[in-house]
Amino acid sequence: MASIKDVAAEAGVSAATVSRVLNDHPSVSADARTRVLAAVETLGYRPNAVARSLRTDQTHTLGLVISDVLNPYFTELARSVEEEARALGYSVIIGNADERPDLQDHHVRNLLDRRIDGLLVSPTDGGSPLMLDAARAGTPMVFVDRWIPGVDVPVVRADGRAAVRDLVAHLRGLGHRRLAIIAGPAATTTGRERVDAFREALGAYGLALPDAYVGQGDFQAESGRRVTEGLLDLPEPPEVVFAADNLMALGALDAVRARGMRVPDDIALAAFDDIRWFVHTDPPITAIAQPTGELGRAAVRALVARIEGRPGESVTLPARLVVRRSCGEPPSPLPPLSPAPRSTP
Amino acid sequence: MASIKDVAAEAGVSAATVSRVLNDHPSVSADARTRVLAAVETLGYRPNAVARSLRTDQTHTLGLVISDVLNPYFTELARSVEEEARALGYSVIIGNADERPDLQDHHVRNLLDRRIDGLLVSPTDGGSPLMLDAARAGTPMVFVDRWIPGVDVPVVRADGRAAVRDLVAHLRGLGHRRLAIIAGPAATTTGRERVDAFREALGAYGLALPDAYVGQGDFQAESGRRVTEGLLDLPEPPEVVFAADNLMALGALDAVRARGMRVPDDIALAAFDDIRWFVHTDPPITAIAQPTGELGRAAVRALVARIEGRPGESVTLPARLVVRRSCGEPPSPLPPLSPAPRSTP
DNA sequence: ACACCCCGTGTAATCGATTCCAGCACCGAG
DNA sequence: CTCGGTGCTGGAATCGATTACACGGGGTGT
Repeated sequence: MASIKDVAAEAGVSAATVSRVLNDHPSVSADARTRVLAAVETLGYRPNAVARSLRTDQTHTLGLVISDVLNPYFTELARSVEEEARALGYSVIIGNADERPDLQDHHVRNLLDRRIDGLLVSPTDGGSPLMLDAARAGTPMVFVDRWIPGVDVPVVRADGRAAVRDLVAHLRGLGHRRLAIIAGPAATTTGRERVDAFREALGAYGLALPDAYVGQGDFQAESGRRVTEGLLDLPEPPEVVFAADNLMALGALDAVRARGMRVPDDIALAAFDDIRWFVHTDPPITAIAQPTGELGRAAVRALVARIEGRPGESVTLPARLVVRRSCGEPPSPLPPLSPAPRSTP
Repeated sequence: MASIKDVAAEAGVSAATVSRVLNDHPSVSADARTRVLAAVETLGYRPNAVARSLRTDQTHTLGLVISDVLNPYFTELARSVEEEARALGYSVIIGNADERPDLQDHHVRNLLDRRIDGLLVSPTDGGSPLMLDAARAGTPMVFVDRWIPGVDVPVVRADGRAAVRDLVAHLRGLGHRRLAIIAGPAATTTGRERVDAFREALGAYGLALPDAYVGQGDFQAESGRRVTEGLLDLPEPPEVVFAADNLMALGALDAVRARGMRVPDDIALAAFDDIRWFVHTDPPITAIAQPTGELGRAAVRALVARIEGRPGESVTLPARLVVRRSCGEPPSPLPPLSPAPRSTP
C-alpha cells in the first residue's frame, strides 16, 4: 500500500509538502498542490489512519459500550449514535457487553488500548475499577440510558417516571389491582428506577407492591419467562405483569402462551421500551416509549463537546406511554376497521 | 498516559526489554521480568495499540460491513461474528450501510484506512470500484449472506432453495394458488435468488409467477408496506404474500392491518428470515430460518484463515422452513392448549 | 589458554504520518 | 544595493511501539 513517501517521490516533492496538501495547509504553491493531487490519484493513495493517530494523538473515534446488541432498543441507540458521530466527523466502535460485567470490561479495555477519543457507556453494573479509573483519569466519557451514581460523568437518559404514572393510571382505570413487575438487575440504574417509579405510582393509588410481585430479571428474555412462571404459580397471581424491558416482555409472553393462557383476558402485560413489533404482537402491547434516537444524538453531542474541551452537559428527556390492547379493552371504541387515512390510488 | 519508556525507566531497564517481557520473548532474565511487571503494575501501563499496529502492520481487527443494523437478522449475525472473532483474538468494527451503497463505501473506506486485517461484507449492491479494488489488491475478504459474483472471495451463506420449495409445497397443500413475492433489491444476490427459488418452486407445481406478483422492495419495512398495498389493489390480488426478509414482512403486516384485513383469512403471509417475535405476532408467522449464528462463526473462521495465510473456503448451509399459522390452518390440529413439556414445580 | 557459543541486554532503525525550524528565492522599500 | 519580509519548501524530530544487530560476560570444549 502506497505511503506518503511514494506520493512525494511520484510528485517530486517532499513528504512534508504532501502532508500539507492533504491537510489544506495554506502555504503550498498551486503547482505543488496539483502535482501532489495527481500523484495521490495515480497511486490510489489513502493516508494511514494508524500512523496519523500515533502522531496527532487523536483517533477521531468514539467507543460505545452497550449492554446487549440483540435488544432492539440498543441497536436503535447504536444506530443514532453512529449517525450523529458520522455527521460530526467521528467513527464509532461498538462493544457488546451482553449484560456481562466481564465482557463490558473487556471492551472498555480494548477501546482504551485503541486510544479512542471518548467513551459512551450504558453500564451493565456498578462500574469496575477500570471504568472508574478511566473516568477519573480524564477520559472523556458520557453515560447513556443507564449510569453510575457518584461519578462525575454527564448522563443522557430518559425519565420514565411520568409515563409509569400514566401506565398505572391506565391500569387502575381498567380495574386492575394486583400489579407485578419484572425488574432489571439491581446493579443497573434502570433496573432500580423502574421498580421505584412503579412502586411510587402504585403508592399514589394506595396500592402496595409486595415483594412477591417484584420478580428479579436480568433484561434478557429467558429471565422474563422464568419470572413470569413464578408469578403465575403464586397462590394469588397478579392481574398485570409489567416487564422492565422489551426482551423480558417477550419471555413473559412465552411463559403465558406455554400455559395456554391469554393476554389480556387471563393476565395483562405492559413493557418498558417500545419496539415496532409491539404493534403486531397478539395482542398489541402497551409500552413506554423512549425517545431513543434523540438520546443517542444528545449523548454524542455531549461527548464530542467534552472531547473538544467544551462543557458537555447531562440531558434528561421524557418517555411516554403508548396504550395498546395488552392490558385490557382497547383505547378506541373498536379496533381499526377502516383503512388508514393515507389515500390508496 | 504512561508509555513503554516510563515503564523502562521505572524498572531500570531499556524499552526493548520491557517490550520483550510484554511479548513473552524467551531471552529475558527472571529478575528483569519481575521488575518490569512490577513497574507495569504501579504505573497502570497499557500498551498503545495504535503504535503497535503501526510497527507490526497488524491491527488484530476485523471489519464487518452489514446492510442494516436495525434488521434483527444482521444484529444476530454481528453478534456471532464478534463472539467468534474474540475467541480467535480479534476485535470487530461494525459498519452499518443502511442498505445505501454510498454509506457502504464510506465504511469500507474508513475500515481500509484503519488498516483492518480483514473485511467481512454483506454487500448492499453489485460492488463499488473501491471494494472490488480492495479485493483484487489482496485485502483478505469474505462475503457473508450476500455476495458479488465474479470476484474471487469466499462466500459464507445459507441456501434457501429447499426451504422455499417446502414453503411452496406447504402453501399448495393449503390450497393457495395465487402466490406473490416482495423481492429485495435486484442488485443483491439474496434479492434475486429468493425470487428465482420461488419461481422455480412454483414452476414445479405448474404455477407461474406473473410480473404483477413480483413487488420490488428494498428490504426495509416501508417498502414492504408499499408493495403490499399495490398487491392488494390489483384486480385479482394474491392469496399469499411472501416477503423476502423480516422487515418487509413487518411492513406487509402494517398494510394489511391498515385495510382492516386479517392474516391468514383474507391473505396469507410468509417471510424469509425467522426472528423470535414471529412466534408472538398475530398470527404467528411462517418463516424460513437461517442458521445465522453458524454463518457468522464460519465467516470469521474463513476470514481469519485467509489472514493467516491458510486457504479459507466458502461455506453454504441449508435454511429450513418453520411453519406457523400465517398461511392458513395450523400445523397441529389445534393451537397449544397444554403447558410446554418443561415441568412447572 | 584460546576459541567459541549462548544468554541477556541495550542501541538504533523502523513503521507513516505531522510539524517545527531553517533556508532559499524573490519582492518592494529605503 | 541592501535590508527585511513573505511564500514555499525540505530536513529532521517526534509519536510508541518492535526487532535486527552488536556487545559483554560467563561457561564449555579442546
